[in-house]
Amino acid sequence: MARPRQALLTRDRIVEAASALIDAEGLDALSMRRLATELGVQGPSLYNHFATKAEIVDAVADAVVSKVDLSAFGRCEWPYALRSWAKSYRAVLAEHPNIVPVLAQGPGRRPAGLAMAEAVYGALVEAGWSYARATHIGALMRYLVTGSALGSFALGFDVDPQLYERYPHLHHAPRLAEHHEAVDEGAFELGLDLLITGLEMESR
Amino acid sequence: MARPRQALLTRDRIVEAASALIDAEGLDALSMRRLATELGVQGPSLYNHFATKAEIVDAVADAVVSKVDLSAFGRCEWPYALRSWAKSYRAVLAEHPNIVPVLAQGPGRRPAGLAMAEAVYGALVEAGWSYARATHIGALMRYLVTGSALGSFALGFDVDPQLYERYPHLHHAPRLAEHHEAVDEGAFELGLDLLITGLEMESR
DNA sequence: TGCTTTAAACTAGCGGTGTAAGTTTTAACA
DNA sequence: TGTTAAAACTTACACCGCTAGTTTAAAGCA
Repeated sequence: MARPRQALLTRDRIVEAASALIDAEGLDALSMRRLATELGVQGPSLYNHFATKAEIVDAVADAVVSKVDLSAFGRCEWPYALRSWAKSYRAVLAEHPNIVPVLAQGPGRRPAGLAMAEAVYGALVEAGWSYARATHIGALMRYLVTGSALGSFALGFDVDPQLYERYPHLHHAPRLAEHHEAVDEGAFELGLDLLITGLEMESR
Repeated sequence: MARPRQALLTRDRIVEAASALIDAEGLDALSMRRLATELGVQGPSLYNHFATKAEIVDAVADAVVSKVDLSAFGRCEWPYALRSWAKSYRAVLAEHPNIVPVLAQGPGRRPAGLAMAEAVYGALVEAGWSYARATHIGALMRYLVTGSALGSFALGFDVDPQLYERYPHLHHAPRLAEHHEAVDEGAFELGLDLLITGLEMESR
């Protein structure tokens, strides 16, 4: 096949297929040939639309971040806005856990990531926090959100029970895996409360 | 060459070389052939000592974690112990940032990782925290430590200045890269203060 | 001591990876 | 209508993790 009458690929179609593949089978399952097959095309054809595989992964990551709700920042007091943004961020990541390792590395040059950083940082600065403090708070929130979505705390423990015989306090670690979503949710909520309450006290 | 009079490889030598390679050039630079070359040997010879590449990476990760100082847990009150452990943990990761993505996925079945989880969790439970609360606190601390060491908040921003023209509050983001260590350190310290102070208030 | 087994290196090779180069046909434009 | 650019293709390179089988020396045992 040479050039078809109707283009088989678009950047959007590629990103959509890559996103679905990552969601379904993980980051490692994404290869150029596999993705191309999924789109009914040969591997190298993808390079007519993206320069590298990393660009595709970045586009997937940005599409995910663009779903985060930033609307609270213009509308509410900073403690509530921060809380509601963080919850939306976490909810979005929970729907696409396999892309989280990419997001955890920072915004890079992805537009949605930069727009989000801009919104958070701007809201904090306008609320009266110093540049340095605003930077630290933004970073801290990112640690909390990506950490609680990254691979999952509980799933990070192996499920083999006899592994824990030598660790008396970890004897029910295997059962963590059954409730891993609740564990991460609980840790996230606890962290959010502690951080925002503490910051509110500091700001008065 | 067949079997040499003196073995060329040992698990320790392999782990040491792999660790150095990861530290110097990153996780992606670690390949079996490259690592073997570094050790003056052919690629597949490594499989006489480790079953898979993942086992080597795991061993490197565990060697790093084993440097974390857990001694405060038996010796001090929980708030001080938690703080001093977290600082040691972060300091160790800061020396080996390229392995952090592996650690961020949890302890798996690595002995040093499990021993650390046991120490933290055990200290919290013995200090009177409920099982659930201890789990959440442990998870939170991991988010904070690995988040502040993972890729680095500031390095996550690209250094091209014109990229930030459209984001008025981020106009000095490129300069963050210059101070990324200070940014992450500051965010980490802020988070540690807020979390431990908040938990202390809750426990009275 | 001599025989057997095992350990630790080797070479060859499989199927997979990202991506570069060059080809062909179509669509879009001057 | 002729030229150019786009979007598919095929081929191929260098590398990847890993397996299989071979060779030789070391270690264990009669």
